[in-house]
Amino acid sequence: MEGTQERVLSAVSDLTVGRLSLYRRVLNDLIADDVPSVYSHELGKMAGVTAAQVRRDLMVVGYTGSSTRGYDVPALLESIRKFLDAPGGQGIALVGIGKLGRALMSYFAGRRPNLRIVAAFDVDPYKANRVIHGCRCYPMSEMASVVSEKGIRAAVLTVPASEAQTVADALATAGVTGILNFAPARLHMPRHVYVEYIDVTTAMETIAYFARTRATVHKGTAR
Amino acid sequence: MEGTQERVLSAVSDLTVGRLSLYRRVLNDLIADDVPSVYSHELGKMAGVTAAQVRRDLMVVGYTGSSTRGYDVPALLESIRKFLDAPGGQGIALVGIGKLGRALMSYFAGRRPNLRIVAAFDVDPYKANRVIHGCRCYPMSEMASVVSEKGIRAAVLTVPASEAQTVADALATAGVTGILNFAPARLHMPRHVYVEYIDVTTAMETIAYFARTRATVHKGTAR
DNA sequence: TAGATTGTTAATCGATTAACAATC
DNA sequence: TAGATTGTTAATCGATTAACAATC
Repeated sequence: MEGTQERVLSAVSDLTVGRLSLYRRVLNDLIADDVPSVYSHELGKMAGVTAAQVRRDLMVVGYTGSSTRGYDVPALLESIRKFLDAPGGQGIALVGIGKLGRALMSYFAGRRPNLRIVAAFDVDPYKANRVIHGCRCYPMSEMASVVSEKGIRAAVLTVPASEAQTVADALATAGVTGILNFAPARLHMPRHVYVEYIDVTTAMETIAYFARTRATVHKGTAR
Repeated sequence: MEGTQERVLSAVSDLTVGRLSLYRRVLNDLIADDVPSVYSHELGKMAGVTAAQVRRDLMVVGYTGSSTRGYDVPALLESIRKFLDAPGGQGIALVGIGKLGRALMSYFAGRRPNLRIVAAFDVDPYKANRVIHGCRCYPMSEMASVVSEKGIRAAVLTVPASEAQTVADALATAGVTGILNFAPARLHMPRHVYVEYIDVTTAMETIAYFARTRATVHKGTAR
């Protein structure tokens, strides 16, 4: 359940976009093993998705498979890349340089350009004007100018819940249209801003709940 | 899309459990402000959910509101607590003491007992036998015995994707029935093990995609 | 060809929302 | 009482899956 989403206006569902991202990683593993082509049911098995779902999702990227050989791995990867990635690469901002923020900066350091965190912000002026994991840090006061200069469209929020709405409003004003919110707070945003939530506390409580109830109620009854 | 879920066998949906966790935090804010009661539409507004959804979700915890005063905040909180939390508190294991793992240990240190990370594991023996943020670390070889001794039912996976399946299998064998998987890999688990996924890379790619397409396609057309 | 897979539509499934009698 | 809200059912909505003609 983690990761609840806002309603999508576009014709392409957020779920499809997410699965395309997943397929891409599976396909990258295949290409590393020199696998030339895959069938929808093979790709589906690796991604934990039905074959019909895979075929449906792949239709949106406009790549057509063959009924004899399935999907050509390198060509499909290129189609997904064209569909998902911004042409010149897309920088992402991170707001809130706490422990989680730093962990994310470390994780995404040196990744491909469309997922690079290119600027980080924090209210604490002591954290500004430093470089963490190759990423320049700025005080909150420079957010509007930096976001605008670097053409940043997407941002990750790792601030306390109490700050989330204020920061999100400032980001939207600065031109950000996609937000990944780790703060445990719902954001009220204009319709054109896409918001995705990752709520770790909720996810933890959910697995704890089902771990407990499944273990007692469904012990041995799974079919 | 972040956070894809396994099919749930239980009558209570994972989405409902997740929202109950969210309502609880909203209600805690209300109780801090000495608000005695709320209506479903008020709670819904704060949680980003419709009033009908709130009423439906609250039915499952067995607490009945009043048509004149709505829901009594302390009593409802107690009902949710009874429903969500394990009676004696529930320890959670964490596997993979990397940057993300450490950030999570820090975040959940000193929380209430049902969300406490009580044991951490890593393949690196150098990381074992230490205490990080109040949590004892063990080598992977002791996982089965520690999980069994502490009665751990739920676990968080912050290992590399290549290790995820092996570790998950070991956890399931040790008695874990709920897993929160941060590794970008689908897990094939027996039916009685509940798995929830948080895939940060997929979430980032999704917000990047919609940030780009919304900004161009829907500029000013949102209604 | 025969056989398996693709693209795509129709049927299914499950969750959300609307609606309303009962309640205070 | 009149009016608003609750608990709960029926209608809606959207995503997934099943099915199958077309294809190689």
